[in-house]
Amino acid sequence: MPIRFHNTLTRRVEEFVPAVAGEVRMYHCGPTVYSSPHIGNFRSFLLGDLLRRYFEWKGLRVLQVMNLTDVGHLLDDAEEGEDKLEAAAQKAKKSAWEIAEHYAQEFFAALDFLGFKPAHHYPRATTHVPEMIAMIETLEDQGVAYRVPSGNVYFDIAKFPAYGRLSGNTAEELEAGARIEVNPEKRDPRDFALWKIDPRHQMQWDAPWGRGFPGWHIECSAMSKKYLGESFDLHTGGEDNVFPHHECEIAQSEAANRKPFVRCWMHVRHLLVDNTKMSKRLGNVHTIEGLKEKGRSGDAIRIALQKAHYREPLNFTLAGLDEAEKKLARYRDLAERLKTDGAGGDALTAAASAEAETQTATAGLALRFDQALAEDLNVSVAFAVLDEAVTEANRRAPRGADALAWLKLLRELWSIFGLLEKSLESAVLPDGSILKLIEEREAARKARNFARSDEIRVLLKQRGIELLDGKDGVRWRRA
RNA sequence: GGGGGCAUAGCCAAGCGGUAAGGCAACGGAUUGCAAAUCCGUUAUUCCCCGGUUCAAAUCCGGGUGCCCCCUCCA
Repeated sequence: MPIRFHNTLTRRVEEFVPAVAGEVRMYHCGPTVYSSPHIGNFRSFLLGDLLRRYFEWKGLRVLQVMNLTDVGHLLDDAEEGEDKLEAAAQKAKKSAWEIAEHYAQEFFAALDFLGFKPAHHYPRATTHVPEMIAMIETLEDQGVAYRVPSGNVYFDIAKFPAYGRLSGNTAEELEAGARIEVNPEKRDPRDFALWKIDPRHQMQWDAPWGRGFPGWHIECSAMSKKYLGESFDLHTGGEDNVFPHHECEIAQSEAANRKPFVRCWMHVRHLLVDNTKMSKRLGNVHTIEGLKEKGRSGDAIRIALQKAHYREPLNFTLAGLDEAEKKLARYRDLAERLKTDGAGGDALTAAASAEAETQTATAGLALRFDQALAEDLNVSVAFAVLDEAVTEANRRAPRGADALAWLKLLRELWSIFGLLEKSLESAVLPDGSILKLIEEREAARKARNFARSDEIRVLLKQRGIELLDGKDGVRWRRA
């Protein structure tokens, strides 16, 4: 079935057709590493992870790149304003380099905690300055960049008529806004910096225009070209990136390469927390590390951040996270039951010998799940199908090969959302003393000695083991 | 000030012209030594408000109201 995505470029949902059949090349705007990554960042990054998992499930080969912005950038093109990375460095009495490295590590730790499939490349701006310089030189050769006496180099908007196509920010509209600082260096207020000279900066590189540092936008143009080529299929980021960042990337890349840049642009709506915008002032900025310390699971965070469509508002709350934990417990219980009832067989092979009715039912659910995601990633419907599959598997209480067939389906669907990947594998058996207590309790129950039986239940609960009595004997799980 | 988006049950959230998915919570029932899990059922005459188009509107159009995003190197 065709996959359809909303393309910011056309403002429509349209069929997604990769340049090379069976292969997807995509680039995600990653974090600026000057502070702890928060859940808002990860709503955006999770779109990339979902795309990756969905494409691979569909049998497409994926090449995935996410950049790390670790170069400081001035807040505006005038001489005022603070550089966030350098400001953070000053505050922490560390160098900008140390700050960037510190937060880069925190970012990778968060990716790991949330169970991201690692992208194939995580290029950093600081290690790709030569590529950026080369691209700026090309832009100069093409006559679309100009240098001013201060040494700064700007992109010449007048030479790229398509500027504004992505964001809809035409010259007239920007002027109407009247919020553009007049920078006398520039030929047009919309011109943006490619290379900047500012001796106050800690991070400096030698370049044909003098020792300085690159403009913000050029890094993504240079790095995507290096790892994905001059044209590629998908580019994602937060909605705030549409303008000016992505608008400028298109201008640079297409002007330098003389080729169409990206086929499809996807932008993620900003996350709300407690129904309002996240801000340090309100104290509602949740970092992944902070949630981890509070004992929240990566899987629950994944559900909370992926349960609404990426272009719709999504409200994050701690109560929502509780709800997600319950959903996970339900999933996990079912998986354990299916594993037990599948009698330890190999799900992948045994599922094939399940009854015809099971095959039909599971295939039907998988198809509906696929159809939901194929229509611009309708995750709400996908989750509805998944929950229906869970109810169905509970209701049927399948055995043997049928149990394994259901388990196989559920694992597939869970894995698209990146759920239950680690926890299902790492179910460690309780130690001997616990097993002995469980046996003793079984004996007591047979003898209808419920006093002792309940005593053992409490005892084990204190050791973190919860017992579940069922028709076919006792099961346990970590409480 | 200019541009864009969203408003659906107590909460989260699909549907986008044909008569309101799913989840959480709540309540009733089945099962159960206890506990948990699980299953079944009930819960929006109605989709922010006011007009309009249509045989038919939560869905389209106009006007309000509220919130969000961009125009500030914040995902």
